[in-house]
Amino acid sequence: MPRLPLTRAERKHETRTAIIDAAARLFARKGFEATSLDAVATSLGLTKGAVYASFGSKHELIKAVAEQYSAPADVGPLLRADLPLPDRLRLFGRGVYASLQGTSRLQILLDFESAVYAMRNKRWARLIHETSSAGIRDLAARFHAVNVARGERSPLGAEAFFTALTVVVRGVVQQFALDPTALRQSALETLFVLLAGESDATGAGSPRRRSTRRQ
Amino acid sequence: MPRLPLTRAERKHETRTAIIDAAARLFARKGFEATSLDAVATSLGLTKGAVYASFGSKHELIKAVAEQYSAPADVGPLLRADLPLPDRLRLFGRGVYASLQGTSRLQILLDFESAVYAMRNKRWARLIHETSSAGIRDLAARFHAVNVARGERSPLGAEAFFTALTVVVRGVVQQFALDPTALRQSALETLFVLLAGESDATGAGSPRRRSTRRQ
DNA sequence: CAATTCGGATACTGATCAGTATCTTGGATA
DNA sequence: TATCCAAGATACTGATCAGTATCCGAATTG
Repeated sequence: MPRLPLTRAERKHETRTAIIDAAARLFARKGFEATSLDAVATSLGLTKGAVYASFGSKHELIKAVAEQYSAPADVGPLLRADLPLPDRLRLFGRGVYASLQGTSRLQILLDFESAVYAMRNKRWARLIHETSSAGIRDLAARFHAVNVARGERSPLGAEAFFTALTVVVRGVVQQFALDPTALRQSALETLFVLLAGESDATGAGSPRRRSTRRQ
Repeated sequence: MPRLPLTRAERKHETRTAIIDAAARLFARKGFEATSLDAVATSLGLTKGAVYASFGSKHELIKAVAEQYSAPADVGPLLRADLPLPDRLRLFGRGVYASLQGTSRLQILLDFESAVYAMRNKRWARLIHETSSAGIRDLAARFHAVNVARGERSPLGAEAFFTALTVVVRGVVQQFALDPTALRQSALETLFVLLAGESDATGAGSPRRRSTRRQ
C-alpha cells in the first residue's frame, strides 16, 4: 500500500477505474443484465452511491467497460507479410488459445458477452455493429493487401473470411467457457489453419517447425 | 376453431404445450433469465397461475422447453456413405442455413441460448454437458465408420472434428442473430467445406454439380 | 343432481433491482 | 484555521420478479 494521501482527482479516477475493472470481471462471468450494481460496488467494499457518483446509469458503466475492454482477438499474425497464410492462421489460433488462458481472457469473454447482449438489445446491436463492421472492413483491406503482395489467395474473399474468423472465434470462446478441455491447443490451431483452404493442416508441413512439443 | 368441448386431460395437455411453445419463442428472443413467467403467461392470455399449475418452477419449464426443443443441427448429411466429405459438409452447411430461416430456427436459437445459460449456471452446464458430449461421441463414432468405409480421413480426428463443428455452428448462429446479412449462404457452405481439409472449396470441383443457381 | 376435483385466476409475500434524494466527512481552497 | 465542496454512504422509491395461498367455476364422478 504505497500511497495513501491522494489528490481528489486521483482518488476519483482510481475508484472509477476500480469500478470498471470489478464490473468487467462480474460482467464476464454473469453477463451485463444479471450483474447488479450493488454486486459491483460491494465487491470493492463500496456502495451503489459510489457507482452513481462516477456513472450516470448502468448503461453508461456497461459502455465504459465495453469500451475499455473491447479487444477482439489479436489479428497481428494474420497481417504478417513474411509468412504463408496457413502459418499466419496457426499463429493466430495460438494467440486465441493463449488469450483464453492469459490476461486478455477477460477481454475476450467481454467481447463475447457484448455480442450476446447485442442479440437482445437492438440499440446495443447497432452500437456494436457499426464499429465492428468498420473494423472488419479495414482489416480485410489490409489482409487482402498482404495476400496480394504474397501472391496468395484466401478462400471466401477477404471480408467474408474475416466474418468467418469472427464466427469461429466466438464459437471457440463459448466452447472454452463451457468446457475448456474439449478443444486442445493443437486441434484449435488446426481448425484455424483449415480456414486457409490448404489440405495440409496437420502441422507437419510447416518447414521451420520442429516436432518438439514445448508445453 | 374446430373443437371447443375438450376433456380435462386434453385441455391440460394443450395448455401445457401452449405454454412450452410460448416460452420457447420468448426464451429464444430474450433468454431464459430475462423472460418472466408473467410474460409467458400473458402472451397466451393466461396468468402465472396457469404456469404453476403445469410446472413446479421456472427451472422446470426451462427444462421442459430445452428438452422438447433440443435439436442440434441435422447431422444426417455428414453420415451419408455415398458422398465424399466435402460434399457432405456442404450439404450440412446448407442445412444449417436453411434451419436458420425455416421452422427449426427456434430450435437452433434455443440450443444456443441453452449454451449461453450454461456458461452462467454450473448445474445447467453439467446437465447439458453429459447429454451433448455423449451425443458427440456417438456421432463421432458413426462419422468415423463412414469415413473408414469410404477410405477418407477427416482432419482433427472424428471427435475433435465434431467439437469443431459445434463451435462453428454456435458462432454461425450468433452471427445470424446479430446480422443475418453478414454471412451469405455460399460463404457459409464454403466455411463448412473448408473443415474437410480440401483446398478446392469453391464449389466448382464437385463433379455432379452444375453451375445452375437453384436458390 | 349433489359432491368433488382441479385448471386457472386473483391477490398476495418477500426479495432484488435501478435509480434518487439527502446526509456525512475529509480533502481542497481562502 | 475556517469555509466549501464533492466522493461516497445511507436510506429511500417504485418497479419487477419467482413463488405461494386462496378462491372460483366448470368438468367429472357417484
